[in-house]
Amino acid sequence: MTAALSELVQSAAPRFRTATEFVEATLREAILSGAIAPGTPLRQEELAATFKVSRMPIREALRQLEAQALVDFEPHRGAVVVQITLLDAMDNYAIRAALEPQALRHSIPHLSETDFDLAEELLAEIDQETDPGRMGELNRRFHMTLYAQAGLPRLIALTEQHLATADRHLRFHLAAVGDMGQDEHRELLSACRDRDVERAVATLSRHHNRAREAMSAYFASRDGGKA
Amino acid sequence: MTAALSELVQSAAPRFRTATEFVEATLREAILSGAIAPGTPLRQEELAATFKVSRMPIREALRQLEAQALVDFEPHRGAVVVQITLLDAMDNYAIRAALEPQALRHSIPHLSETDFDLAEELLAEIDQETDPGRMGELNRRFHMTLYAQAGLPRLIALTEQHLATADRHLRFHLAAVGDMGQDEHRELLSACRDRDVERAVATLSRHHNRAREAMSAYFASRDGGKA
DNA sequence: AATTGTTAGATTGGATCCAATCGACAGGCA
DNA sequence: TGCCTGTCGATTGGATCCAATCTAACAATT
Repeated sequence: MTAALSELVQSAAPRFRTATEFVEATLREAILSGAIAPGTPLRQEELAATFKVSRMPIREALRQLEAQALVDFEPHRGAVVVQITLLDAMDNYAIRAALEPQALRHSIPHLSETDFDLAEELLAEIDQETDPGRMGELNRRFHMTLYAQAGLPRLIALTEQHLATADRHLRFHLAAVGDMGQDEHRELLSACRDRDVERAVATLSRHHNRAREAMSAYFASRDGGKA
Repeated sequence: MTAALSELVQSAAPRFRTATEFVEATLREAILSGAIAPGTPLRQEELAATFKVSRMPIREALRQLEAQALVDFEPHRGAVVVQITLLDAMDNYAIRAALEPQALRHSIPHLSETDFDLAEELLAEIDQETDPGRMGELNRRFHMTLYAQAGLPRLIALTEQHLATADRHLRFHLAAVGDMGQDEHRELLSACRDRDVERAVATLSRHHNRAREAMSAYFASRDGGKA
């Protein structure tokens, strides 16, 4: 873990106002990207060393991550990167299936040609991309582009947070997810261009359901295979 | 603020494992209940004195509240209790309108007679209650009773969090909200008893829309009256 | 052999201390 | 008069220090 984290620390050091912000953002990125595996205990002293700060900003950052459900805190036993269970995945899908259509409904009327062009471009990039991690990020940006004009900052932030968590789940359990659902992506974008809210929401729901069932099937086969 | 907060501090002191937990829970309760008004700056030294701890647990708690969007943090200027604007209220309604039906859908199949009886009892208590703060809490417990069997802990926690925030908005802007929508509450409960998911969700939506429009109209009249 | 009590080390929770930054106010200058 | 600038008090950000608690290994007893 230290190795992968160190790179992140170096690259993103000097664009934060406080050490706590720096640690929080970098650590979150590391957890979401999988650079730190689920279940890893986060030793404060160790983190302080790799970030080259004292334990205090580490502790504040860990508290924020706890509130975002990215780490578990146990008194006197420290923080651990949250595990990924089937329940977590289903929980996350239920939340996204609620939030994303809502964001989309509010956003569609305010989407501009610029937004559509950006989304189009992201789809093209996804087609060419092979690295799964990078594909996940492009996928996230495509979706968020369509939600971004909702004009409700908290709704958007929550949506982005849970989309990122979904990415993390995928990365760990379906590392070689070949199909991002590009057909559905294109139909979704087309519906948005037509300002057809109902068709867009329906397409998004199909998108979610397909992904959820794939994840569910994966867990079933895995647990069925070993238990 | 200190006066109202001091009572909370006294009453709820010794049932927490760490000081940070104690501060976080108490402070959140104080913000949500309105004991600390929106816009109030939260001086760390002052809070440390009223809680009789050092500044460190205060800071950790404030970070958690920041992640829950209950306080704003500005580097070197400290934490402030978030304001309540029309945008915040609409944002919150959009989130609840997304999350609560989802929670209800998952919960209805698993609700038991005990749950229905509890909900019924809460409705009766609401009828007799006159204190607006207490009414808000009963309302919250009624709704959460119906969502509680969803079996998705994160979805439930998010829902509760935003329901509590909605309560806070109401308390500040519609202090004398006489009508909690008991008719809709009863219809909602009835639909749940019948396991009629679609009717329950439709009723809940009406409930949300009515409340959202009341809040919206309030802001319109207030800002129209003064601006 | 298994279970329980004990003790040492590691690690966290909390307190205290110092440095950096912000805001207000006073005084100089055009 | 109005604006800029520099200093000072207040307050936060971060570091270091101490106390409380947990874990694990080992010893003693049954």
